Amino acid sequence: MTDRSTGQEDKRRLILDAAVHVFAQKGYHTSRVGDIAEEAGVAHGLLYHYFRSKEELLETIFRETWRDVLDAVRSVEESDESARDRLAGIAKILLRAWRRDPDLVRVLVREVTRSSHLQQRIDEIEAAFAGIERIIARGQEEGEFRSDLDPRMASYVFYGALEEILTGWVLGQLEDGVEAIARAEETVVEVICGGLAADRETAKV
Amino acid sequence: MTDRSTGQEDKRRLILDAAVHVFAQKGYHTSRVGDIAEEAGVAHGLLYHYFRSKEELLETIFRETWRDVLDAVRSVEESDESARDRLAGIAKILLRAWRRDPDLVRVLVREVTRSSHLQQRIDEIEAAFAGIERIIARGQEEGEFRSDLDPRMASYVFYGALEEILTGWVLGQLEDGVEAIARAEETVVEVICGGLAADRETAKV
Amino acid sequence: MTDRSTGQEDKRRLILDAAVHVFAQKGYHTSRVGDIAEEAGVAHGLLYHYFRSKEELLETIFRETWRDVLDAVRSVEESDESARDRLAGIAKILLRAWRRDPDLVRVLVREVTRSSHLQQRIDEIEAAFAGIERIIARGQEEGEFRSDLDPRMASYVFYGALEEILTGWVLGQLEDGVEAIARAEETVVEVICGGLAADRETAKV
Amino acid sequence: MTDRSTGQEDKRRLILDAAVHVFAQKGYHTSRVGDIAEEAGVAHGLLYHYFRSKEELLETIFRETWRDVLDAVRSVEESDESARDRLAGIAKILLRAWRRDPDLVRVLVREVTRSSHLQQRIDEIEAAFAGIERIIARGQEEGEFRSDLDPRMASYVFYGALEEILTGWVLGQLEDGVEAIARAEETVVEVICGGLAADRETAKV
DNA sequence: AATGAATGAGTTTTCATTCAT
DNA sequence: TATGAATGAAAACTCATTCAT
Repeated sequence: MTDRSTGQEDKRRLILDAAVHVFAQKGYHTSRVGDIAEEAGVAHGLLYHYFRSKEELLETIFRETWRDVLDAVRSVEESDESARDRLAGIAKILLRAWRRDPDLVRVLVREVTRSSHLQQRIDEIEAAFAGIERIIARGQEEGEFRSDLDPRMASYVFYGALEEILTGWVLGQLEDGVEAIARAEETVVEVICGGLAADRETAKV
Repeated sequence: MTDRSTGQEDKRRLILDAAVHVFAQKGYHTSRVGDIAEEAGVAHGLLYHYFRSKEELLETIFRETWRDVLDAVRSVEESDESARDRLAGIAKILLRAWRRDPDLVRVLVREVTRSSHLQQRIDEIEAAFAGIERIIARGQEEGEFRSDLDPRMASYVFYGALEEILTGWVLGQLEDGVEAIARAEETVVEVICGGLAADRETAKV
Repeated sequence: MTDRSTGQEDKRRLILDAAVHVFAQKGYHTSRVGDIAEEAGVAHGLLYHYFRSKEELLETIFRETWRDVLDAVRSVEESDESARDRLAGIAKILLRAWRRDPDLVRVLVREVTRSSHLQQRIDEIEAAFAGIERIIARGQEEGEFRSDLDPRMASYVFYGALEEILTGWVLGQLEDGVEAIARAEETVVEVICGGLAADRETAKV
Repeated sequence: MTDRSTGQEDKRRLILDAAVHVFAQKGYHTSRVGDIAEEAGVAHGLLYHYFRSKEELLETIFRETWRDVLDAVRSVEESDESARDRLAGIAKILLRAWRRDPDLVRVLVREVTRSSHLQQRIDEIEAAFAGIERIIARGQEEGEFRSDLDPRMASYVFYGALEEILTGWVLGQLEDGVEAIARAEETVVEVICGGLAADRETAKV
């Protein structure tokens, strides 16, 4: 994800970072535009110089973040790895974001459903899902994954597992820390890839 | 979940149903008390006769519904089945609720599970998670599930998979319908339970 | 015109009267909604209970007033008088409004053009114009007025004369007072009806 | 009126023309400084290099234009014509200006003549009225016009007739076009001068 | 129990104007 | 001259909640 920590960049970035911070603390609806401006150290009017509205601010955060996620997913997709390693790579990207930028993850997790009631979920999110689905489908074609399961449904299972763990961290319900993150990665990959593995197929019968 | 369809109930029920409907369409924050009253066909003042505030309305919906979910989870837990069948039972309960009352599921998924304003909510959700966790842990103890994975983490994987599929339906991005629901149940159970199965354990090494 | 002075009527009337007063002092754009509420002695929120917006307030003032004017024009139209007396009657109605309710005339005169840039001038105004035009046309048919002039254009000349005199009073440029009002009536009727009189027709050649 | 069409002029002229255009479309209060700058193709900051404020812009338009009107009225006043021809000359000037520069007339009629914020404006408009009044008074002295009517009041009748017709064109409610303009001139002159004519005087009695 | 008029705190947004570059 | 980023006062409007009836 884009580096959001320097604060030396332009005002637009400053405002965006402030918004992430404020939204993370109070939630989108409870945050006031003035809070964001104050956090950014600018007059609130300036905010409207860069963004059309408070809502566009949230949308921009979503879009920019998911663009980065999408890029990461794509580079994983293009790598020369097994399907399992590819999914592991994606799990790593998403779960480690929590360490890198908790506020951002907080906003993303708490407001996902918010952002999507106007937008049918942002295009970028859809594209990332499609990438996961492709990885699974290719794993099936190449015999690594069992092919009797719907790859689209499976991509929801995989992504849902990751998001729920992030949510657990955000809400403070799931143990946090470097070690826990590693364990989360392992669990997700073991469970999902284990369940998807080709030698499972017969087990079903 | 509680029957909400007879129309014979009192005004309180009427208001509660209207709230579910309105929250489902517009989200909690964007819904106005007046909308709910209009939907219920009563004056908005009456709402304050039965509920202390708009928030109490959401809380009530959550509590009444979640109690049903909890009951269902518990009855599954107490049943005399394999761990796999128990998880399948829970998946069935949650996914089929979608058909029965999409609005209610929408509100639960979009508003309640994510947002953290009320600590109490979190506690009750925790109880459901704990039930799932116990089922998994018992599966491990009884040798049905591999025991090298964290059951708590695994319960998040399982619940997250279900919730993401519900979200896909809520947002209209995942194919809907009776057959798709069956496929969803199968996929979740196959993947998660397959990945959790005891014979996976060695595969890891 | 509707009696606006009792203040014992409903709140809606109270707000409308306050709006006339405030708009008359400061002009529509310069008046704040809060001023109107304060003048009416109600919370500003109540204003939005009765009117959709500040603009609707102005529009209502226009519409209600012109409805009254229209009624007056119609009763003149139906009277059994000469065309000249009918026009004199209309002049009397409009010019004496200045004495009866200066604030209302002030608002009407100062904001006419304002009100009409969204609305193509309110329907009621158009109808009143049409009434004047019909009176002139009938005067032509019955031989009282020369028939070589466009009655529509003539109605604009007549109404414009009246409005300009009202404007002169509003802006304080034209001598005011009971006697001046009588003089104004006389001048308008003498000039316009004199110019429209049938024996003028030949004079033109 | 000043030529506003060459496009060779300086930025100041450009801004002034843009302001006339924008004020004509949206009205003074509803026009934003940014709109004017955009229409002129300059940064909005530049506007403050040439004018102290948005209001000064309107004032400048008014003053520059009205000076032309005043000059025209004066040259008519000094001409060696009958009073009737003089009034016809003034009607011609004002009504034909509409064809030459509708936007400018629109602004003059809609914004300037009515609203009273600037006392100075009123004074200058007064001068034009005074010119018309003098023409009428002289017509009375020289026996061309009946002398029993108040020349000041009559000047309002005359000017009001012209302004109302302009307004009718501005609002698109009165038929427009070269021929209609000629008809308007004729109607105004015939009616007003006919009504003012000396041989009317006895008719009154 | 039921209504809906009344309240007023709270918030987003607009936009004229300034000023560093 | 020219730009457009930056400011912040100002205002309309919303809506949860209260309460007289």
